[in-house]
Amino acid sequence: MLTSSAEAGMSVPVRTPRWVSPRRMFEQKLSDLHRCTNLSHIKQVHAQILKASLHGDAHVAAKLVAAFSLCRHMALAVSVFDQIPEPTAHLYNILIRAYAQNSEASRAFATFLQMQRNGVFADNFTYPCLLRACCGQTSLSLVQMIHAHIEKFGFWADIFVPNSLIDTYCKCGSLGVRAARKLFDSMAVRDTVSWNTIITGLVKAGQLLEARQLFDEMPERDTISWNILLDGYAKAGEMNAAFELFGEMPRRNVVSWSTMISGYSEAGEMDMARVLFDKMPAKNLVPWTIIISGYAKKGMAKEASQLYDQMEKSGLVPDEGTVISILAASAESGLLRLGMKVHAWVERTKFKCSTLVTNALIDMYAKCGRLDDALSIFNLMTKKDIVSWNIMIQGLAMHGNGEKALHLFSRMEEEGFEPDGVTFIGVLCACTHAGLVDEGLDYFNYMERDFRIVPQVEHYGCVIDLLGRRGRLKEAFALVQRMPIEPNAIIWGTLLGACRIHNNTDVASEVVSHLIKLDTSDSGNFSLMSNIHATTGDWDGVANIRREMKNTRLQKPSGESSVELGNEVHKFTVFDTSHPESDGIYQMITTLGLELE
DNA sequence: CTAGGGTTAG
Repeated sequence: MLTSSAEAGMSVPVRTPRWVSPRRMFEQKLSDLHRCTNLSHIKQVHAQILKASLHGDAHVAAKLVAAFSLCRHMALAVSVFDQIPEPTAHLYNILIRAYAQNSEASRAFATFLQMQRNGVFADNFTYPCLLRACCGQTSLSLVQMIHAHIEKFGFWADIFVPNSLIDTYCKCGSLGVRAARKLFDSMAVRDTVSWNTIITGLVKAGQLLEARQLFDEMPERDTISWNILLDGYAKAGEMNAAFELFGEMPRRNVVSWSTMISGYSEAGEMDMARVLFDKMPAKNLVPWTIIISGYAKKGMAKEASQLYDQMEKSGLVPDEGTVISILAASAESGLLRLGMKVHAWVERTKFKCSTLVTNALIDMYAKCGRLDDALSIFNLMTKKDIVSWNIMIQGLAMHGNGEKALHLFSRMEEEGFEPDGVTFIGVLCACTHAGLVDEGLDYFNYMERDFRIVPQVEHYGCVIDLLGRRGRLKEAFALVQRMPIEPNAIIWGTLLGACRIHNNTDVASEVVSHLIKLDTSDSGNFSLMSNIHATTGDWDGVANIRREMKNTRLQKPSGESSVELGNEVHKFTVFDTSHPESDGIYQMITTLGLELE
């Protein structure tokens, strides 16, 4: 796994010498150690280092710390670090970066402080390492503190320092992006990366116009610059602008093509996505993944499945990203067959041990209604994480097994897993399905009191649904009014749905007045209201709503159900008579209904 | 330090 630098660098092939001095061989091993991901090999080299009494050497220690960190073995990394009585700035930097990479931000900062206490001066490498640790959280004040530090000691000469500062600022919300722009404007020297980094920040913050302005001002654009803006337009659904930019690009690479295909797929324009896919010169796994997932999300099982086979035939081997993406897409539209095909392949590879892949499999089976399969994979899984539990709880809850879901929740606690905000969405959903209103309210209170999870708007939505479905509309309405977060259209819509079930026009009209204030474009709410008026015989009300829908040019798309038969997904709506054998189908439904009675 | 696909969420 470790290749010598001689092999890699020489243009003339060298015959392997008959004898290499052990010292020379050892040096070669050390020089590549920080890139090694094989833990047992590192341990072996570590033993050799101890034998050669090199464990006090700061340079050797730095290599080892980096290697152990790459294998996520921080305890070993720290034990090596602690062997060095007076660590150099370089060694401190390596340890800070190691903590940052293993998402232990507070330890990274503790190491930085320790470095200062020991009188070791930070250098230009220290700050990019430290800034990497900030990425997990979006603490603007922390980044400002580091900024002040850099200002004080002046490390601007190394362009890496301001560039990482811009990048980290951009990850701290909209205020951070403003700070990043200010810093960028004040820079005397900028390179392409500086420009690309600030433009990325603006694009991610949705400031497309400002991003475009800077892009136009850029002295030299590389392919990355073009791709950043292209992605901005694609993610915003502005495919016409993206297409125009794509046409103007002096050079395009796999990323440019993939970005376009992804944009068209997201926009539901699979034909356009396919045209570009067929046209693109050299494809790697990413465009294949995008196009297959795109078809799968749209329920186009035949196309997705055919392309999946073609991808394998072309000699490409799916990676973790491909597998997860296709499974998620299959879950979304219930493509059990495609999901099972991917599963069969996973079983033959190392991915069957991957937590991420297994989670995606469980979710796929659960969403396709195969709860038994989901459960058996879940129960056999050795490396469960919080997401595994959340998926399984949610899966059971959504399919009407509220009690089972709650039982799983208590098992989760017994096995020592700390629930998070998503867990409680599943739990509250389970209570709704099991009709356990008061238990649901208990869980809702308990999540903040015992787990310090502050309820988000989604949690309020669940509780309002819980109360509303049971007809406790007054309580639900009161909760909306006293919730600390601004109720959004989903909250009001949930409440309106409950009014519809219980034909409560009084609360409903109150809700509608709030909905209109929010100026939502969700046509579903209007048709809900019109249904309420219709059932209470208020035909004037119905007419008013219909008129309002017409005025705002809202059309309610009817809800579709789908069923997978053979290799096709069949979609149908309520009172659908489009099928050639529609009469026979309805006859059968009636017969089945009678049988059930 | 910068670009494309990636598990849970009414």
